Amino acid sequence: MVRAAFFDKNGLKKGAWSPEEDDKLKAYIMKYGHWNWRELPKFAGLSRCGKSCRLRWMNYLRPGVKYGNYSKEEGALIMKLHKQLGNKWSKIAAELPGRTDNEIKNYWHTHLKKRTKESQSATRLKEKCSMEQSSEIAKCEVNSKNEDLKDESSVPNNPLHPILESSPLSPEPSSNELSYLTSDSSLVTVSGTSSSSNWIAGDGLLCFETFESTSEDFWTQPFVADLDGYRLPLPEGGLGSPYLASYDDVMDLFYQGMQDFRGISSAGDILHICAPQPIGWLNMQ
DNA sequence: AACCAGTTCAACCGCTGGTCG
DNA sequence: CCGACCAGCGGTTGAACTGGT
Repeated sequence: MVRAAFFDKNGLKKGAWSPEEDDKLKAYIMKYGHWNWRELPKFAGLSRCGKSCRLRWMNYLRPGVKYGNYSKEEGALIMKLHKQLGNKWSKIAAELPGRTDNEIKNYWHTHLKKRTKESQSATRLKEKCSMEQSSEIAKCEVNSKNEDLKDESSVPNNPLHPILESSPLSPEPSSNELSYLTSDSSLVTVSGTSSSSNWIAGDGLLCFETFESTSEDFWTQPFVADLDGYRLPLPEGGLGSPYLASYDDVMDLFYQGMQDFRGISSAGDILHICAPQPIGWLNMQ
């Protein structure tokens, strides 16, 4: 699922990264760090622009990056943070160790956006239905459904309206039982007291209240400590040490450090510690 | 089996904000 | 203060994949 590699008019390679390019970039950064993204590809022996290298490193090659397999907790956290912060993907990513802004953004657009829309529709239905408690529920469903269709394209994507797609915190209806249509047109009946908040959306996605109440420790547990200030027990001579004979050695050291210090968020920072600028060091290959 | 439409996600592009001379 | 440079961010693109007909 990647763009085919090609060379642009400046002779820079674009598109999919080959394993060889990955290795070169990884090896270079593990050894010298990313002292200057613009200059880095020259020294690393890559025909790529600095931006491309940075992106590749940050999103895929950086140690500790997690791929796919989002847990329910992560999904819920992304939704919660998106609700609070809007499209501040980097800020959201900062709360999810190992996840990158790009991946979270993709995940949001492909998985969560849909769900929050459904959740929002359901919430609006709940609100509307609760206002017309005694009126026929079926009538309410049809009207709301039509309204959703109208509204769909006009939801403001604006930080001032950060809660575009989800409003699970809206007031609870006073009735004990409520039926509504989910986006897949299935009728869902929700029961609960007016003080409870344990209703569940039709597709099985837990609303935040539910998650919060059942997994409070998850929300309150502090995330990863910032890496600043933490130093791995580097051997004398830093990562350029003769004791670290190969890239694998560096990786082993890194992962050992990861075990010693759980929750590292930015391996690149570590590697910055002893990364010399390769002045006069031009021949990588 | 072939085609088509929808989905996914890696990568690109343009803009913004910070830093430095 | 101003302009140049750079890193980072967020929106968009497009090719591969997937599922339906």
